Amino acid sequence: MQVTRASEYAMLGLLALSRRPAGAVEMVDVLAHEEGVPPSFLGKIFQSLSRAGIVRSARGSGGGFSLVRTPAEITVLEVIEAVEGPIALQRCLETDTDCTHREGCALCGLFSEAQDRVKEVFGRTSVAELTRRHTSFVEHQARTAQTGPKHSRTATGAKPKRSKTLKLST
Amino acid sequence: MQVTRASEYAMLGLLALSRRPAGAVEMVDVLAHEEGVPPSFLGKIFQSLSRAGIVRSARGSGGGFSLVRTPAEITVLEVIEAVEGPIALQRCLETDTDCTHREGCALCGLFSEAQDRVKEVFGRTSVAELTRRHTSFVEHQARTAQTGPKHSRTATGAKPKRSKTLKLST
DNA sequence: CGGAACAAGACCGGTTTGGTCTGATTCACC
DNA sequence: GGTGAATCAGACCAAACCGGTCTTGTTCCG
Repeated sequence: MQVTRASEYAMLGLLALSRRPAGAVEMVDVLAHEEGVPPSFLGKIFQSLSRAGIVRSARGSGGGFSLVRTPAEITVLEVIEAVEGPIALQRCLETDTDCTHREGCALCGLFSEAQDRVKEVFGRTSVAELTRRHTSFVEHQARTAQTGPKHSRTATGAKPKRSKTLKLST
Repeated sequence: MQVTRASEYAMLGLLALSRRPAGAVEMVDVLAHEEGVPPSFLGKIFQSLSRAGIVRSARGSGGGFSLVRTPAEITVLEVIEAVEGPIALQRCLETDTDCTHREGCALCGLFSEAQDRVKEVFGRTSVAELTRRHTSFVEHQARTAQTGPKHSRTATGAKPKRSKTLKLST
């Protein structure tokens, strides 16, 4: 009952890409650093997005990823489904009807309703819409740093998170 | 992004229990067979429900499980949370704020909305409500068998399912 | 043409899921 | 009351999935 981290990272990566001029190519390491997610992992995730036709990849030096469509034309639902496969709250609700209970089962109906709700929410929200009210990870960090560490929780909370990503020495 | 099988089985078990007179004690094997779920597994699941105060357990011969409240007073949401723990579509939304993105993150808001939707659906549905439109597993089987195998899909589909539960010889 | 830069995807450890099996506990019956 | 069958309780286990890294193979630049 969780949206996987992969989907979350995918969204963050797309958000970072959306901040650039339309069709701009950016390499995955930069995007990853901008949103504070593991670079290699984001790379793998973007492969799925590439296969789904949401982004285009360019190899070789000077390469990277770019948006195929405009942010307004990309829906959160399709990003999640590109990464995790079709949303199915239950086996009953997957493509082939592999349900033990069939017609008489009240649960399938209920789960179906809940599933429709979540799909509705994700389906009507576009990446563009999120961009409007999203502050990138680094931006947020810089802002809280210069505003002065009023809430020590926020300031101290940010540091250990980054270290996890940056892989401390060894 | 799935409701676990444990929650599904829990609901089915409660549905079976609801079919009996209020407060009746029934043993887990009977309930399990009635809905076609693995008996031992259902036993384990009902322990959680017991700890959550949804059912009461009685040990020893003549023992079993019984409902503490009426089916109308038990909500699907609370059953799921008893089995899986609090519903949280994302880490951000768990009790302690372990979110990498904090205030500036647009995703948290979106996920929160989706989560509220699904909680609303599960929260307003009671076990009693489901009982009304639910046919038990064995009932359904008997019905499709005597009505005649018109849709061969349904008829043939049902058989292999049961064998899985009944554990064929060996 | 050599090599740096990059995506692609094989790989891997840890956690969760789904489930079984033994054993502790209770009650019925003698 | 003692004995034993019946029943829950919880330890245990295999397989799948999640989150992430590392090597490998392409591609492009100089």
